[in-house]
Amino acid sequence: MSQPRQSSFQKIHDDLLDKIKSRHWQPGETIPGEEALAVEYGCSRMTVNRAIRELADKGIVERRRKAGTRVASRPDRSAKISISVLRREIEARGASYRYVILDREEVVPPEGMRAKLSLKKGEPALHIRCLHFSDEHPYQFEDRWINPACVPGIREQDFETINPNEWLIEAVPFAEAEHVFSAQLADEQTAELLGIASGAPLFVIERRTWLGDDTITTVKLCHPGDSFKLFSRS
Amino acid sequence: MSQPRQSSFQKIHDDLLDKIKSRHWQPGETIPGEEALAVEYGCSRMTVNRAIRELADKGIVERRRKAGTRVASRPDRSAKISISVLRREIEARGASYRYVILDREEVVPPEGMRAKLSLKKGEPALHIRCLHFSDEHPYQFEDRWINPACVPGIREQDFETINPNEWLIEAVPFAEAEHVFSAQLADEQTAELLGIASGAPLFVIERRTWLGDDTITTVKLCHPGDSFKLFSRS
DNA sequence: ATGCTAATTATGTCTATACATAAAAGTCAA
DNA sequence: TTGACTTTTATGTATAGACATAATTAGCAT
Repeated sequence: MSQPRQSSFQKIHDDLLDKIKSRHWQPGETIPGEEALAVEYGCSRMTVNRAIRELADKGIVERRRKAGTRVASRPDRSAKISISVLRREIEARGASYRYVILDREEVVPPEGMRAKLSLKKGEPALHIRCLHFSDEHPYQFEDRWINPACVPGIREQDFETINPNEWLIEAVPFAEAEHVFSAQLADEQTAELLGIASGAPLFVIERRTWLGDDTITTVKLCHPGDSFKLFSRS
Repeated sequence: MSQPRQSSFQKIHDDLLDKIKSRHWQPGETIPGEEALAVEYGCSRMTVNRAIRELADKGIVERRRKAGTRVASRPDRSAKISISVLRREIEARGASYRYVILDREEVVPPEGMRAKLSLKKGEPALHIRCLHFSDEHPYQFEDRWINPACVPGIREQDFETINPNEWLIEAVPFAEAEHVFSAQLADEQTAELLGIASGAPLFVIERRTWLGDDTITTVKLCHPGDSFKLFSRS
C-alpha cells in the first residue's frame, strides 16, 4: 500500500488511525491519554503528542484539556482541491496552450464590482477578458477585474507574453483566495467565444483573491461543462 | 484582524509568514537556518522547527536537509472545500429538509459500475436513487451504488428514516473519498425529477468512497446549477 | 440543592540535548 | 574531467523534564 513509514511518531499515528478506522475505538469514545500511550508504545510523551496532534489537525480526533482525546463523532467530509495554473494543467495532458487577450481597459467598474474591490466611487479598475485554448480549442473564458492600486507595475504590463493569472501569481504569490463553483447556462456571447451552443452548460469558477485587507482581483472562469472536470481527494 | 496568538511557535510562524507575504524573502530565496532563527527569536531550535514545519505543511516553504529552507517558488493555489451533510447544509440556511427514496434494488450492475465497485461478475450491488428537497423544492437528485459486502447490515436498512449518505457516514465514518465536479446538461428524466427544464445546467458531483482496498460506494449528485454553489477558501 | 473555591489532571508548550539522515560540498586519485 | 570517497551541515526525529493552561472534579459553605 503505502511505503513503510520509519519515524516512530508516524508509526504511532498510523496505528492509532488504523484503530479508529477499524472501530477499535468508536466515534465519540475517549482514547487513552498521552502518558498511557507513551508507556504502551515505549516512547516519550512528546512522540505520542505529535502523533495525536496530527490526527487532530486532520479532524480525526478532538482534543480538550483535562477531558482528553476522543474520536471525532461526526467528521466532516472535507476535500482539498488544487486549482493549478491553466497552462500547466493543459500541457500536463500533452496538449498545446495558447491564449488571447480579448480586451484590456481601465474603467470605472459597475457598483457591485466596485464594492467587491473596495474601491472609492469613481476610481478606475483594470478589466481584462481573455480566452484560453487547449490544442486550439477554446477551453476557458476569463473575465477579470483587478484593483490596480494593489499591484504596482500592472499598468505597464500588456500581458502579451504572460497571462494575467500567471503574472499575478508572480506579483502576489502568497495571496489568499476564495472560490465559488457553479453550473450556469452559456449566454450568447460566452457561447460564441467558447465555440459551443448558446444554452450549453458552463462550469463556472468565481475567485476572489486578497492579501491582508486588500482585494486584489476577482475573476470569473467559464469552462464548457463537458470538457472540464475538477478533481479532489480525501 | 486575527486574535493575538499567544504561543511562541505561533508568533514565530506568523512573523515568518508576514515576512514571506511582504516579500522580505522572495520566492525561491533561502531563509535563515533554524539555529540562527532560534538565536534571533531567543528560543530553542525545536520551537523554530515547529513554526517552520507548519509553514512547510501548508506549502509556503520547502525544506531539504543540508540545503535549508526556501520560500516556495510556485505555491499551488489549493483550496479546501467541505462537503457537508446535505440535511445540515439545508437546515443551516433555515430551510426545511425532506427526501424520498425513488427506488432501492439489489441488482447486478452494468459493467462500468461493476469495475468501479470491484465486484466479481454476476455479483449484485445495491442501487438507490433518491431525491432531496429544500423547503419542498427539489434540491438534489442522488444516484448511488453500494457494495453491500463492505457494509454489514445494509441489506436490513430501508432508509425510511435516515438517508443513505448519513447512514453510510455512521456505518463507515473514516472512509476516504474522491470527488469529480462538472457541469452537465439535465437529461429528460433528471430534469423532470428536479422540476427544471430539460437541458438546464446541472452541477454534478461524482464521489467514490473507499476504506482500505474496498470501494464502498459511488454516487452521482445532481443539483440544478442555479440553486447550488460550492464554496472554498484559502 | 446551589453556588463558590480549590485541587486535580490531560493536554499544550518550551527547553536542552542527542543522535539520525540526506544531501551538498570538498578531496583525491585515476 | 570524471568518478569515488569523505566531510560537513541543516533538517528530522526522539527524549526527559519542566511549567502553563483549561477544564473537570471534588470539597465546602450557604
